[in-house]
Amino acid sequence: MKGTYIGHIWFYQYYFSGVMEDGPLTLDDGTTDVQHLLVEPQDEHVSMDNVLCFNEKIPENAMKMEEVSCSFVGPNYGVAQEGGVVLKQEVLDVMPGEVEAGYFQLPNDFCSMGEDYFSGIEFAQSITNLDYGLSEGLHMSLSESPIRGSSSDANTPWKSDLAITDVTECQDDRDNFRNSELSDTCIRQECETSIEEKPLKFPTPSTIQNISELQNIPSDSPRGISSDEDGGSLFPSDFTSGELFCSSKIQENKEFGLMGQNAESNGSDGQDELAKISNLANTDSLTKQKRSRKPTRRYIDELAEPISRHSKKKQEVSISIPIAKSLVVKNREKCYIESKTRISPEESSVIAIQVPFGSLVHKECQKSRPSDMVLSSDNENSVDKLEDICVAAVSQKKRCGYVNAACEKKRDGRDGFVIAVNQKKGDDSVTAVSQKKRDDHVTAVSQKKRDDCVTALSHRKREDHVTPVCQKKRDDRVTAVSSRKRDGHVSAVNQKKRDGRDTAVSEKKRDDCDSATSQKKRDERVTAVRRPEVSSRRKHHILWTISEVKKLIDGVSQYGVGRWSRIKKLLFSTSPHRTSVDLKDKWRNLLKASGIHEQGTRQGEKKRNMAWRPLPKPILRRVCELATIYPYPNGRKPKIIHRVPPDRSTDITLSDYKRILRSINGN
DNA sequence: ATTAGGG
DNA sequence: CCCTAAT
Repeated sequence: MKGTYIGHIWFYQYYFSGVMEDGPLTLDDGTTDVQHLLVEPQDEHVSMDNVLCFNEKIPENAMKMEEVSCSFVGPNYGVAQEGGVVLKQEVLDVMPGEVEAGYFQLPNDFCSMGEDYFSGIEFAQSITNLDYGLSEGLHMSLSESPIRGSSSDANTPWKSDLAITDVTECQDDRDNFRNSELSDTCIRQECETSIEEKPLKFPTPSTIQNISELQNIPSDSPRGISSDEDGGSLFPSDFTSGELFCSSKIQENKEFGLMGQNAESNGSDGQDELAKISNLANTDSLTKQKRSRKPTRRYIDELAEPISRHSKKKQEVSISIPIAKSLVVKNREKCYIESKTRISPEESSVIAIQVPFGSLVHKECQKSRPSDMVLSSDNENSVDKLEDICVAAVSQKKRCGYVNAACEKKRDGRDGFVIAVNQKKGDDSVTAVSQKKRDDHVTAVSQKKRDDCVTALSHRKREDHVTPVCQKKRDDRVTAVSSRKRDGHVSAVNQKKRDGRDTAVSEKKRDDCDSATSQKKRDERVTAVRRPEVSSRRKHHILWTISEVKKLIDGVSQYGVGRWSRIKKLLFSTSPHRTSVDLKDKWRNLLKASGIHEQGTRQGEKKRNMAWRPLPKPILRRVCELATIYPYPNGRKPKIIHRVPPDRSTDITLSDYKRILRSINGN
C-alpha cells in the first residue's frame, strides 16, 4: 500500500502518457515488474517494450508476436524461451511454469502459421533490428551466428533463433534478470565468444533501419549495425576497452549459446519459410539476441550504477547520455564480471563520483516512504487523492525542480517503469513475501522505520527474486544499482519530500535497514554514500493536500483542538507521514491562513497572507468557525480576548491616525 | 507519549 | 518542518 504516493503520481502520468497502460500495470508478476523497472532506464529498450506490448495488445500484431515468440521460444529452451515467456507473462501474466505449455503450443501455431509465420518472421526481424539497434552490445553476438550456423544445421533453427531474439528483445529487460541465471554459463562463454563476436558484423542494414523505425533509435541502430566492430561508435573508444565489451559479449554469448542449442533441438520444426530466412537472418537474429539481452541487464544495472563507475575506468564520464547508456550497459556487464574483484577500487572511485549520484541513492529510502504514503493516502479517496497527488506532484516538482529536470529526459520512458517499480514496492511492502526479510532486518525497528526499511528491503528482495542466479554479484551490484536507479529515478521523481521529520527519524532506521539489508559491500558503498546524502538532503516537506486539510478540519471539529494524537490516529492512520505534531502545526498554519487571529491588521499583512494561502474559501471559512469554537491553544480562548486589548491600543492609534487624516482631508 | 510553542 | 520543553 505504501509508496503509493509516488506511485500514483506516476500512474497518473502513466495513464496520461497512455504508453504503458496495460503492460506494466497489469503485470502481477514481481519479476515482470522488476524487469520493467530495469528496462525502463533504457529509453530505447523501454520504447521497445512499449511497442511490443502494444503489438501484443493489437490483435494482429499480438498474434504474430506471440506466435513468433512461441516458436522461437520453443527452440531456445533456455534463453529464448524465457524471453518468449516473459512477453506472455507481461500480457497474460503467465507464470514461468506455464511457459512450457505455451512453448509446446507454439509449434502448432508456428506450423499453422506457415506463411503467416513468415510474415511474423519479418516482424521478428524488424524486432530483431530494433533489438539490434537497442542492444548495442549485441553486435557481439554476431560472432555466434556463424557458430550457430555450424552447430545448427537447418535454417529453421536460425529462424527460431531470430524469432527468439526478437522476443528476447522485447523481454530483454525482463530477460535480463533471467539471463542472470544464465549468466554463469554466459560468463564462461563470454571470453570465448566475445572475441569471435566482434569480427562478425551484422549484414542487414535494412533490418537495422526497420528497427530504428520501430524503436525510434535512429542513431543507435545504425551505429549498432555498422559498429559491430566499433561497438565503440556508441561507446567512446576508451570505453570499448576489452573488459566491458567482453562482459557484455559474454552474456550475449551465453544466451546465444543457449539459444543455439535450443534452436538445434527445435530444428525439427524447420519450416520452409524459416529456412528462407537463411543464415543472414540467423546471424542477425543471433547478434541481436545476444545484444538485446545483455544490454538490458547492463543497462539496468547501469542505471542503478551511476556513470561514475564508468568514468572511473574510462574517463567517459563526459560522454553524452546515449553513449553513456550504452557504455553503462557494457560497463555494467564488465562490472558484473569484474564486480567482485574490482569493486574495491571502483567503489572508491564510484563513491567519489557518485557523490551527486549518492544523493539519489539516498532518495531511495525517501522515495519508498513517499510512495508508501501516497498509497495510504490514495486509499482514502481516489479522486481526492488523485488531485492531491497531482498537487503534491506539482509541488514536488517545483521543489525538486532540479532533480526532476535531470530525470525528465529518461522520465518519459521510465514512467511506465517507475510505475511498475512503485507497484512492486507497494506490493512488496504489502506483500507477505517480503515480510520475512523485512521482519528479520527491520522487525526490531518501529513501524515507521519499518516502512522505510521495508521499502529498502523490498528493493533488495525484488532484486533477489529477479536475479536468483548470480545472487552474489547481482545482489551486491544489482541491489546497489537498482537502489541507485530507483533513487535516481524514483527519488528524483518523487522527490517529494518526505517529511523532514520522517527522513530524520528514518535516518537511523534507514541506516539500520541498510546495514541489515545488505551488510555486504553495499553497506560500504551505499551506506557511505547514503548517509552523507541523507544528512544533506533530509528535510522534505510533504505538501498538505486539500483532502488532508479537510480531514484535519473534520478531526478538529470532531475532537476539538489539541487532540492531535487522536485525530492522527483516527483520521490520519493511513498517512504515516503526518504526525500529531504535523497536524498541530498544520492547524496552526491554517489558523494563520484563515486570518482568524489576524486581527484585521493591516492590509499589507492580509495581502501577504492571501498570497501564501491558496486554501479554498470553504476550508478557510471552516477553519475560522472552528477557530472561534476552539481557540487554538486549547485554553487560548482568552488569547483571542487578549487580542482585543492590544488591538484596542492599535485601534486607537489607527483611529487617531484616521482622524488626523480626516482632519487633513477635511481641511 | 502528547502537546505547546519557538525557530 | 524541526526541535525543545513541559506535562
